[in-house]
Amino acid sequence: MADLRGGDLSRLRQLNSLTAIKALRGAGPLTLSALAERTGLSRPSMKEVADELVELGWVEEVRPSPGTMGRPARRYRFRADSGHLVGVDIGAHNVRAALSDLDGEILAETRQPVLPGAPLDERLAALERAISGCLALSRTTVDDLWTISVGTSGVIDVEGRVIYSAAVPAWRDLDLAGRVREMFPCEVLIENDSRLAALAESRRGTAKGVRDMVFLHVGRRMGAAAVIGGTVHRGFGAASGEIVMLPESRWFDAPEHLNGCAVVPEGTPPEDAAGYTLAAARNGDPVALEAVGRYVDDLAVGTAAMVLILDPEVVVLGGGFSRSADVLLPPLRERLERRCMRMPEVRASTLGDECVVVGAIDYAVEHLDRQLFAPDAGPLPLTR
Amino acid sequence: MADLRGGDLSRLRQLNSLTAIKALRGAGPLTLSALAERTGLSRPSMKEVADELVELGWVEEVRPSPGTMGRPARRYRFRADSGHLVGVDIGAHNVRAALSDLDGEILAETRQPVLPGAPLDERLAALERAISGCLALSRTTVDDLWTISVGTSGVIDVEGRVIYSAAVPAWRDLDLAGRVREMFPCEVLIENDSRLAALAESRRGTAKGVRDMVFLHVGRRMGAAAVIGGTVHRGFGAASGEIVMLPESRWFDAPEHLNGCAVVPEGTPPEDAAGYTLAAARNGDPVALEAVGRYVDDLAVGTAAMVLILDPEVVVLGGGFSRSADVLLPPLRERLERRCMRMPEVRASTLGDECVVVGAIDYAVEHLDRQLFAPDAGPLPLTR
DNA sequence: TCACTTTCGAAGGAGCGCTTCATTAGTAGC
DNA sequence: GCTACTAATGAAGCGCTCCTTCGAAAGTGA
Repeated sequence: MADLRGGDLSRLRQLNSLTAIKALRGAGPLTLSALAERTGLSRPSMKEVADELVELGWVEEVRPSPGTMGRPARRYRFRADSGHLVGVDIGAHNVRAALSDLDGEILAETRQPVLPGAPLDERLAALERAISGCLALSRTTVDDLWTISVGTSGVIDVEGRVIYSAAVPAWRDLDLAGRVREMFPCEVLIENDSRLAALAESRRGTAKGVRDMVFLHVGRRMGAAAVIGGTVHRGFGAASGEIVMLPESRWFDAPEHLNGCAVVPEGTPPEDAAGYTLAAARNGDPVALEAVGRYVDDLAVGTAAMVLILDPEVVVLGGGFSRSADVLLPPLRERLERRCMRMPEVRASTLGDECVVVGAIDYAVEHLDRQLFAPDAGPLPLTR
Repeated sequence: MADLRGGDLSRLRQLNSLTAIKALRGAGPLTLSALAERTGLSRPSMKEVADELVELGWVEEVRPSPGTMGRPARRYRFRADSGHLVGVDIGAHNVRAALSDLDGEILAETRQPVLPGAPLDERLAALERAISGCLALSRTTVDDLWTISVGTSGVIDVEGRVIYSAAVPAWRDLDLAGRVREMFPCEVLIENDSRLAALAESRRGTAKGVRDMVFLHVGRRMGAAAVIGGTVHRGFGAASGEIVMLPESRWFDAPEHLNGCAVVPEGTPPEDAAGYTLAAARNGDPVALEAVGRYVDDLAVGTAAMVLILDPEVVVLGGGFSRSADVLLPPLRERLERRCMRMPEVRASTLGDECVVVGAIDYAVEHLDRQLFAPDAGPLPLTR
């Protein structure tokens, strides 16, 4: 109800420009005629719109494709390279960064290891190195950076301030967005990492195109997120998906079934313990299988709660343990069948470790789209 | 990405017509100048748009308001009476119906009692009587009916077929939408009653304007629904909100704490039992208070699950027991404080028994709006 | 080289919204 | 009852955006 802006003639042109951009982003280079047909505009009008878009730097003409009948047609493509986006994943052991064009196509990736207990400044320094590395790898300058999108665990408010972080307690009350903006003068977005992973899976992962899905982050720490109606759900205070905090969900201690299993060799560091159990279970070890069974019993409770509340089309299993999806999925499906009203599809993540970085980039792309295609957006800006 | 329709000149006119309708629906009668200012159009253009809307029957001119300076201004109003909507609530004991104008303003209401065990045809007959009664009361004919929107318990698929109904098992596999359409030849929508109640509370009830909320239906039967991003969440298979099916939520048997309390007199019919307990608790009876405590203990588990998963701004307590919200809310808040990451506001329903009927009407209004204001909608139709 | 196909570019026309300005229908003051 | 003031009205003229139509152009294939 807020968009009470009556349209000028220029508004119509703007609408048609955006439609053209959408058409070009959806398909590869298109001839003028093809563009006109897709947008429903006449050829002469389309030409005028295209000329304007070229002028503004959003679109560029590519040389005609040879070997076609008739007079060669002008072809246009969206200039995805007229700006760049960076996605960052601040994890406990690594800071990952990736640089992409405006279509979200990844052009460079870097990883900076950090110690889990590293102090704040060290972590931020790793972040700066990771991003700078991406820029260097892709020969991009900071000026071409439009948006940096950061994923980290915890609850982050709308302004990018960390409200709470279980993984990195020292981050509490940190103005993360502000700190990043000091390093790189561009737009900075901060989101919870599980939500970004969920977004990635629903955009280019195993749940591509799915509008209602639940993402489970299973690993040493549990997390969850939901894509609802095609958008990641944040919640009023950005605290959605924290089902792990509910004792009755039995999520919080669930990983202990795997960590404390008898098949784990003495002296194994805690971060590797679960891997032994899952591997043994894959080989049919009955003790490990029983531990996995107890783990999935617990996992299924919180999952069923999400499924019953949201009725998603797909549940995606992601996070560190999802490497052992072959071991986890069958028993999880079996438990869910018993509990759910309508059984969703249960699939394993296909993006693996890159999930959060990729999701961060998808989030930046989505943010850009929202700005461009918002019903009350201004005219198309120059791309510089 | 689906709206790849480039705009014609007529498209612009259509946009402006819709903007004008929105402006008129939001405020009461408006003068031409006021309309022009709100929509951002110039006065002459606005005049042309208004003339067209009058022609089509969407808008009508009302006589100028006297007592103003200067030449009296033409005033226009949205003709909410150019069509009518019906909302129906098929409950266990009653079939309620209400008739409204296109603004959702309720013009007539009826109620038809039915026995909880009544067979299918009897229930449908009551539905027909309830709707006919509304039409008679408001002197409306069937031809003026645009939409009938029906709420009932259970899971209903997109086409209006009942998948599952705990309250009325006989309805299973019934093509409810089809049956209603046979009685009244107009558009028929079917939705789950808890979802409609949630919608009503978020549109005109205690959570008016709230974009993320959770609605709890507490009564002899438990139910829940969520409004997410301003729209009621259905779920992929229309089975969202069924948290009661999860044993660990402790919802299914929760009402037994109230029904089985020692303060309930011998021989009380089961539907009245909880009322005694709640009344006694209000008077400070320690036995009743303890029963209420156990009830709220259980209620809080499923509620906390929803809150942790969705992080709503507001939780609304509705359903039969919400009449005793004064008894239930304080202990519920206290339990949630302990469990939730971010405590939502917890409020009591303000719409009471009318909740579902009103929600059904709101649903019909929303459906109409979606059709009118959809980005790929056709030109404005005649209102007949 | 010629027919054929498809696109290009220019010209003319229609629809929509904007600005401007004299006119009109009320109210307020004397 | 007359005059000044106020605010809306209605008509005229302009500019922009899109449309249709048509001859010309630039390729392919025989």
